[in-house]
Amino acid sequence: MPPEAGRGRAPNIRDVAAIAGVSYQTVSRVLNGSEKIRPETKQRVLEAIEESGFRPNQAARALVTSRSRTIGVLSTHQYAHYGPQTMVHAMEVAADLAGYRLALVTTGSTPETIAAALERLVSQAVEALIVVAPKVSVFEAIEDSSLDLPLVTLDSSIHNKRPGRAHSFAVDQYEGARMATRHLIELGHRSIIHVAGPQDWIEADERMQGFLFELGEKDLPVRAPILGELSADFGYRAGVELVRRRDFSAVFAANDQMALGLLHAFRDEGLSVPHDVSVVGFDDIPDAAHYLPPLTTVRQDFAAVGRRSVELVIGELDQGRPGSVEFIRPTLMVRESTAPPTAGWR
Amino acid sequence: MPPEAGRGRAPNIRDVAAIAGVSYQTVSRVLNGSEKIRPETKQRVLEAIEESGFRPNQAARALVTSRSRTIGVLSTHQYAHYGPQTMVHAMEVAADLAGYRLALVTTGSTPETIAAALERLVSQAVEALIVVAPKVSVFEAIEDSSLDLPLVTLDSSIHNKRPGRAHSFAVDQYEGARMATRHLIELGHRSIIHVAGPQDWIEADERMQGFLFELGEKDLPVRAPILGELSADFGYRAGVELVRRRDFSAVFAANDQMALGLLHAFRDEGLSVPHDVSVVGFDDIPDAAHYLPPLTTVRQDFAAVGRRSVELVIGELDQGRPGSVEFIRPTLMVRESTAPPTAGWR
DNA sequence: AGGGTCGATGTGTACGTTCACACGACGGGG
DNA sequence: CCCCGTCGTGTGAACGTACACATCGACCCT
Repeated sequence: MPPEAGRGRAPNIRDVAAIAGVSYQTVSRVLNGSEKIRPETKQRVLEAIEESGFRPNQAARALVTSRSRTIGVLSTHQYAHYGPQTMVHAMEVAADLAGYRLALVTTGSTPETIAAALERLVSQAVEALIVVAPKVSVFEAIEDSSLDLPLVTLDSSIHNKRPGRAHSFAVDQYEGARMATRHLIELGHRSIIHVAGPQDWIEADERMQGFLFELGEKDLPVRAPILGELSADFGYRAGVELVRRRDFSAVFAANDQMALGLLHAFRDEGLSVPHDVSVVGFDDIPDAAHYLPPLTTVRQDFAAVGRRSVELVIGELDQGRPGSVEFIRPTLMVRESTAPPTAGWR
Repeated sequence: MPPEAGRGRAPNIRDVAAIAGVSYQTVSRVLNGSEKIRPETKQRVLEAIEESGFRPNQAARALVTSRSRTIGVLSTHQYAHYGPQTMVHAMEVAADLAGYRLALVTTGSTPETIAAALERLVSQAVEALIVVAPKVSVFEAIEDSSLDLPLVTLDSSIHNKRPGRAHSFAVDQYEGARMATRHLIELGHRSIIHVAGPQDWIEADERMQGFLFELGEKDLPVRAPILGELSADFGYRAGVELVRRRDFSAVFAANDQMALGLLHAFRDEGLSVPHDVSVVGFDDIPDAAHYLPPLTTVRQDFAAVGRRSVELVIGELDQGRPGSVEFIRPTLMVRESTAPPTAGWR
């Protein structure tokens, strides 16, 4: 016997009030956890809610409070799915805990699609915006749109500028890249190539900056990074190209997928990893431990980023305080794709 | 000069009407594309909308129409991220085109988390529900919750029952599994093992059924499938275990990640793929082409599933007709992880 | 005993939109 | 020439909730 078997219309606050024998305002107070209410009255109302199968109407609530309790999440549609999905899941859980909802919108990279995505978000009246895997083009679009919302971008930008009141928060990509590079240097590598992600992607740029800094610090020769997509396909093409040059003993890839492509290319070209070449990735997606050879990579805690980004946003929304912004340290996962360089390769 | 520089309050339909010199109802008509309206009036209203920076208030609209124009998407949080994410992206685009929004909710596998996820969905007043990567436990929870919505589950179930009015739609997993199995048989394999996904996951079960059917049809010996998670980690453990038995010449894994783990295990145990063992996966995630060796697998068009699932739902919502339900055929991608069996292995 | 305070509950109104209906003008048919 | 249908537009409600304020009783203090 489903309780909702009343009429065609869903029960509202007044129906509940009638059952409990109170006014609708009292019901409203119970719903919003008001202090000034007698325990027994509250109990009676709660029973009436239960009995009627009442659910607060979000639309009416949003209308009268002019608050949607919705956080917009703008995610760029990319090859790397693990990170974003993990973050979004964590966000959703955290948001729900605080009584918020998520409006997830994915976008391409062109200004038009970004603008369209932004438009979709505003039309849903989001109260804040979290940008996952942000690109500079996204920032530009946001600035153009002149929308004024609490904004958190999930990147660890130190070197990139962003719209005024935006916070950025993430795993420290710069530091992660330095850890990866340092690891290779400590193994004895002197000629290290970076296969980088698209430079309009802020995280990718951070990784490259970290790589370059560490090289500079150790006075090692800097070769121009190869720029491309964060995909295994591109990693493969880059790897084939690299083998022709033979002027390196290690490669630091901007993510694990690229590293996978490199492993593939190196095997195809008859090179052994890590004997002939060392390879380091970034992200530590669950598959990376099973690449051949298992990949040395930089682990980032995506779930923590997702969770805390929502806390940041809600802190600003509910208490006006932005909350503390402290980048999360990544961890280097040393596996079997890195080893000291051998002679014959410089 | 942003047009919204009016007051603290956002412009509403009446403000627009005042500017255009018409009544608010006329504005409403323009917004909803009514026929009975003079072109020049319409033009005037449109200019007023532009000038004021007016945006329709969704909450008010939802309140009065009692339609949220929101489609709930229930996704189980899994290891395999590529498929769901690709589908969700396609859904979002398709939904937007039809003027709908998505409410994405991810859930674990326990009855409690599923119930909680369902609760989140109802509280958002979704008009329909699409279940991504459904498990039987999800169906049970849906039935228990006695919610009455257009329901589409993204699986190709032939052998599983589901709640009354649900439609299911997907790539044909059964057929895909048969294709994979047939491929191995045609190569000459007689002893094939299936490393299956969790059986409460309907897609995984479909794959197993297809595998078993094909074996039965060819009168080949059936070994008990290994059941586990759809992860590389589990694939690895299963692979190590399998090598001890040595009673097979080919393995059909329930997804690509599992296949990756198998490749890893086989290499660790000194077996060569495909020389000693053939391996087939399922999904054709972008990385699969770069496994070592590149993986023979079954490709499914996730984006098409996402797109058409939304069309199905909206068809039912807008026109009352469910739309046609026809499974999408998968494609076998033959790469380098499969070859005829060699002697020494039965 | 009376006034003031506070705690608990009720009444009016507003939020922004759509729906049902009313209204005036215009044209055609008898 | 009048009536009536139709086209274009306007007026009054209603959706379900929260906020501001009003009310009412009880209790305390003097």
